[in-house]
Amino acid sequence: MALPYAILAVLTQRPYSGYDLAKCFDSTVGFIWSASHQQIYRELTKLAAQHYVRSEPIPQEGRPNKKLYSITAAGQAALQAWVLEPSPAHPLRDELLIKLFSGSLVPKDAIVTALKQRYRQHRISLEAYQTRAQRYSLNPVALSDAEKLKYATIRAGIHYEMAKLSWCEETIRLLIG
Amino acid sequence: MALPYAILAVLTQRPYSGYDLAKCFDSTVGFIWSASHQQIYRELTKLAAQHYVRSEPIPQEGRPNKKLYSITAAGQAALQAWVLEPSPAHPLRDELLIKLFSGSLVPKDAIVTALKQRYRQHRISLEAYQTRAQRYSLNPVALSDAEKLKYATIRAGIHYEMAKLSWCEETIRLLIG
DNA sequence: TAACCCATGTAACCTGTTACATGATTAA
DNA sequence: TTAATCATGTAACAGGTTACATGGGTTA
Repeated sequence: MALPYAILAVLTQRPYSGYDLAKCFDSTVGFIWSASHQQIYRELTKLAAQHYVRSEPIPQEGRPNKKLYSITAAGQAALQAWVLEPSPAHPLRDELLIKLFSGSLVPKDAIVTALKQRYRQHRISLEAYQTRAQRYSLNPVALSDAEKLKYATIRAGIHYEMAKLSWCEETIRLLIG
Repeated sequence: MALPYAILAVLTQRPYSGYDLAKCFDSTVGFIWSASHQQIYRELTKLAAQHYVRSEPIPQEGRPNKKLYSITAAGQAALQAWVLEPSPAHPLRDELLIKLFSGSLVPKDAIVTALKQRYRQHRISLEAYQTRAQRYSLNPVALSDAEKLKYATIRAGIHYEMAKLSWCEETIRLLIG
């Protein structure tokens, strides 16, 4: 239920074509809610049917035409109403936990190796979030409200990755210690 | 891709009917990977078609018959092989973050209220994990390997909920401070 | 009498992933 | 010449959610 609103959120900033949306998604909300270009085209079609977005054909020379999508007043109202709805917390869902649950079936080393590999993945993700946070983190209190909100989304990623990292460390120690 | 293996993991302990699986799922792997009874029946049918589980009809008086499912040797082998596969880290996905991203559309109070509500939800989840952890946490180092693995899955939940809680606190402070 | 438990399922729908398709332009 | 980029999409499938269906037994 969140993807259409993520798209509307991006279109609030300025109009985009589906192609551009798919590309810039990573640099805007994509690190919160990633989506493939197929999903984005599908959602844009649905959003247009609901009159939440409107598309304008942009003819181009030498390359395929664009469809430039912009958010409508109805779309903005829908987005605003959605933002005001409560969002239930998603439970932790991680395949690795089921693997630990059945971990007695395999050598302990294999589990420890999996945890170490996971640790490395989370370090990489953490660094990506930290890079993103740099432009806000010098003096967070001085930020505008809008910037504080954006910064908070990045901080969520940092908290999340750090929690995963410390869990990996702790579990490796518990198993080999 | 994880649900069938979660089911196999539970069936490793003892045979279950679909109904009992659906019920006991919460008390075993359900807190890691919850599933509705419809999903479980569907997966059991698929697992039986793959010969990973076998069902035995149990006639009952006065109430509907059961189908008792047990894991086969092939099922056990498949589970074991799956446990050895690497599991990619799932990125953080949380609707609330998209709402923060578009938070400038609504009064700041609404966002703070949403964060406080979220905080309460995570406190409740944390307490559930902590209750579950009690039987392991007195002296974790003395646990058997199998128990350590189960304990680690609960610790993952505790780390996760605590990260969410401290993010909520921090963000509320950032916004109102 | 109404609601819930036991025990099984079907059907429809939404979201996400993967693969495939087209056809021109540009850079290595 | 090969690959990548621009720009759009279709098709098929897997996984999860919600609603509906049946029908006897138990509890309030």
